[in-house]
Amino acid sequence: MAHRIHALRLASAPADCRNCFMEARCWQGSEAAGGSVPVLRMPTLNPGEPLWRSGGEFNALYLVRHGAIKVYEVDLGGVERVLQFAFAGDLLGLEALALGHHESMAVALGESMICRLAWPPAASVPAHDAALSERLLRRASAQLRQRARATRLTDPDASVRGFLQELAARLGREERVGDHVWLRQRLPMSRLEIGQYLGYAEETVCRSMRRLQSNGELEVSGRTLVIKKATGVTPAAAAPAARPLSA
Amino acid sequence: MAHRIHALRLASAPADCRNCFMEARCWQGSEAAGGSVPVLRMPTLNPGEPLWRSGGEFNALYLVRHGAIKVYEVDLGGVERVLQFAFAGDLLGLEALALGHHESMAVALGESMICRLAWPPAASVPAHDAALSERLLRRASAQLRQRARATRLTDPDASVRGFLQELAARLGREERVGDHVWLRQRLPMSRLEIGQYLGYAEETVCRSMRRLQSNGELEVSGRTLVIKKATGVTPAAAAPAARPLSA
DNA sequence: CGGGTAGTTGAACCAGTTCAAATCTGGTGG
DNA sequence: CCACCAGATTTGAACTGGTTCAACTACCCG
Repeated sequence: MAHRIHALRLASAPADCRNCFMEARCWQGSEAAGGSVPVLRMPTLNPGEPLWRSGGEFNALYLVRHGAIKVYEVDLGGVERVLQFAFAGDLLGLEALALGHHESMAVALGESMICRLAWPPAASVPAHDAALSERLLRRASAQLRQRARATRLTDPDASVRGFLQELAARLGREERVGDHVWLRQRLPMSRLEIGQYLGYAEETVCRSMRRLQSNGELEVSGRTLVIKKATGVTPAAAAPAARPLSA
Repeated sequence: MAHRIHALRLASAPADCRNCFMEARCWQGSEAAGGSVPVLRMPTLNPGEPLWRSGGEFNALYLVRHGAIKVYEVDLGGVERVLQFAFAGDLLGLEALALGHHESMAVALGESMICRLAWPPAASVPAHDAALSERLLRRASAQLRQRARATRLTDPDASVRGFLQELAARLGREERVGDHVWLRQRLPMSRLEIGQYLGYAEETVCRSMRRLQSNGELEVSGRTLVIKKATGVTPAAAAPAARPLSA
């Protein structure tokens, strides 16, 4: 772990989003107006460390401050399906709220800093108001829309393009080369995991990325991705409007 | 429409779930405890009538009192995908809440009675409290979990079995024959629509139903379905625990 | 009874999977 | 710094299950 972050390794330090320099990342736009959000900073998760396990009791939602988390399920046949990739600012754990326990598992893909939002909120917490529930409801809505779109598209290329495009748009660093803008981003997940998310085999994802590369749409070497910045409507494909990777 | 229901054809009659004889169907279990839910009864929808259209402004959620609604999207290539089938008690429209407008369309599959829950709620409505938001959040959570499972399984038979099983469990009428319990239910949707929901072609759904029938798991003729009541874990298949059809 | 839609069936096709093997990568220990 | 290992990625080739296309049949409605 070359660039381990020590500063926030405090275990379960109490916090409030209003005092957090990352607040704007977690609660953007119209959501920002709300009141206090009572969270606890958790110890940094190392790659591969679980955030929760299948069967565990649901007692909190989580916000990603830094890093990347994979939420996945293993069915009876041992087949893994990735339900969500969550990055900085994303909310995690909503799907377990109604059921009361986790059916899925969540692990860190890279070193990750997480804030814990106890749920249901303790009665003593004044912030347990309509504003918080409504913010969460909006997040849930966004995730529903996203899931609706994460269905296998007609063409694996369209799926992979959409996935990488969204990832780069959310996390990537802009690079101007001539008159074009490219986005550079290290992929936090393997080809296999991308396949498990999109519903294709590892090899299909691999070949798809190669096709996109030979089209000049992007450049990949290992986990390093450089992709053309999407200009409104995705060109060269009937790919629907950019699909949010997570929320 | 042989059995048209006239009694509630009042246009936009004000209502409150606490006074509704169907309350228990819409707000079950732990959700039932909450306070008033301000809804309006809408005029009965006839088969094929839209509840909302793509591009329309989002200004309400809907609860199904009676009937069946199909929520679907049409992508740029004209391919339709069914996102949700909603039946009595189900909540509709959540995926548009965050975005503020509808990307999907919703139409009645059969004659349907709907209650409209304005959103965001008018400030004057006292019920705009944390309890309502939390109920909706729980619904959203349930829908997320459901979507996670609605992914194409390994085997179309498992998908179709799960779909029909869930449908029959939720809507079907029990029939005892000898020592077995069967569920009878008229399918509100076509084979094509089932395919669009599960991610298979119409013909595949058809053949799959035929296979299940020759296995003795069910009996279908046209839209009439009779299926063995599931006994806890679905037998004869690695099908994951019953997947909720909708919420 | 007539027309039209929904459902069914068969056959050819083909995209994506599977299996196997080569190659590459990043990280480790000497 | 270099050799080496485990896992990740890539490639090729055969296979297969689901799609597609084209009839055909059954059912529902007027």
